[in-house]
Amino acid sequence: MQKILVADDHPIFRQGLIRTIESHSSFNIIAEVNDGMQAFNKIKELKPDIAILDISMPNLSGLQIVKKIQNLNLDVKIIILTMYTDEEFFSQAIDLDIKGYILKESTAEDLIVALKNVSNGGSYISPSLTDYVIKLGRERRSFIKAKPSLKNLTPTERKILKYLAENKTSKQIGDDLVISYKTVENHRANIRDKLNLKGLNALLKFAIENKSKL
Amino acid sequence: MQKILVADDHPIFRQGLIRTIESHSSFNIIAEVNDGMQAFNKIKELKPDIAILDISMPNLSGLQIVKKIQNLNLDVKIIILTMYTDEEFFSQAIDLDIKGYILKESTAEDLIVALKNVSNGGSYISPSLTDYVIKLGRERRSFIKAKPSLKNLTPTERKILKYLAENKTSKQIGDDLVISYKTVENHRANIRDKLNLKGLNALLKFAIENKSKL
DNA sequence: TTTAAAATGGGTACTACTGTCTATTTACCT
DNA sequence: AGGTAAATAGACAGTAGTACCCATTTTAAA
Repeated sequence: MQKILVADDHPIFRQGLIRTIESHSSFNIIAEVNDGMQAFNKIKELKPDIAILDISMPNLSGLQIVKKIQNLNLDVKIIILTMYTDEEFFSQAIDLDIKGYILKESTAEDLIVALKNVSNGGSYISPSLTDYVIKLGRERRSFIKAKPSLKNLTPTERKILKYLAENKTSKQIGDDLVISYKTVENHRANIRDKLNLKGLNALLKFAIENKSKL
Repeated sequence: MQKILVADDHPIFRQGLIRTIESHSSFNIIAEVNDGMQAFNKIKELKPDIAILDISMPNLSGLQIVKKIQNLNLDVKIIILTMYTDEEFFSQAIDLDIKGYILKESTAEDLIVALKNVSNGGSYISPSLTDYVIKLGRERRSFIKAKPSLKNLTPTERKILKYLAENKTSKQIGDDLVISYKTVENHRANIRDKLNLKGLNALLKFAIENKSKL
């Protein structure tokens, strides 16, 4: 009988998780929470065998929880749940040595398979993500340097990106931050270098598409 | 005893809906489907009192289903379910005279309230959307002309927008469509006019942010 | 404390988009 | 048959971002 904790800030979806999991007698839900901080506290307190964590939650994201858990050396198997097929999050999660990564579009059966695999010491990744798995493996094997990623950016560069996502001009950003527009354009150039973005407006496109992560 | 049909292509979320609804004895789920076409067929066949429809589903979107149902004059009350607080969809749904519009972030209680209101001939809209409600009311009252909307665009203009969302230049688009880059820029200007977009890259920003609707 | 990274400011040439015009050819509706 | 909307093509001036360079100062790390 595996003890399960479920953390997701969407109440109805959480009901779906519970209904799906409780229909199998080998799993017992010992806690359900709707925010990251609660999730972390309950995991410390109740020590579930498996924690199912949504990535985007108030207060503490699923991935941040994983980091904190691992710092404490708690023996909890983690299954990450997410809405979108986002390579960046996936790659970060894999680095954190999570046991499962499943999409919210998954079927009830997929979820149960994931739980069974993980409770038996295995792992499970949603089939739609296999492309990323293969890609990651290839990149690591061939010692390709860290793929361009947001985490290589400096704080100032992130700040600039946020402004860019609002389609502000370099001049406007410079005025807002009380620095020269030239400095802003230098930051833009550095960001483009780091993210390997070439050509007109590629940076703006990136900023808009990734603003939720900034 | 109200007969309910549930249509959502996310199996686990659907389980959540079912669990929530079935915990109240006044509602009976007579069908659950995971795609738009099935939803439409089942509604015709089973004539539920209330249909809960996800907006984004394969084959037929929630809003398209509503249109088809109304063409057949079927007496089914519609509750629209959606992931995001998207003014465009919301406004379209209101125009279609749906009875409820609730967000997937809603609590189980909200869903039940919505179902009760609608089954009693009332309506329900998620509290987070009240801003839109007020805005819509104001716009309609003051006879402001149709708000800038995607549906005012011609087919060619939509096609151009799709290319723009990929950050292609006017020249590249012209080459792809075998027309002059000048024509493309004219289309851009017309789109900007229709959507009331001013200033550099405002159009690109719009295209990227709305590409899922094109 | 020396070194490296980050932030600051600048120069120049080039390219793409914007705003504001005009104009012609299709295609569809009444 | 005549009118309207759409698609096509262009001129021209102005603005902003990109792709190269460069240098100085501030801050954090070794």
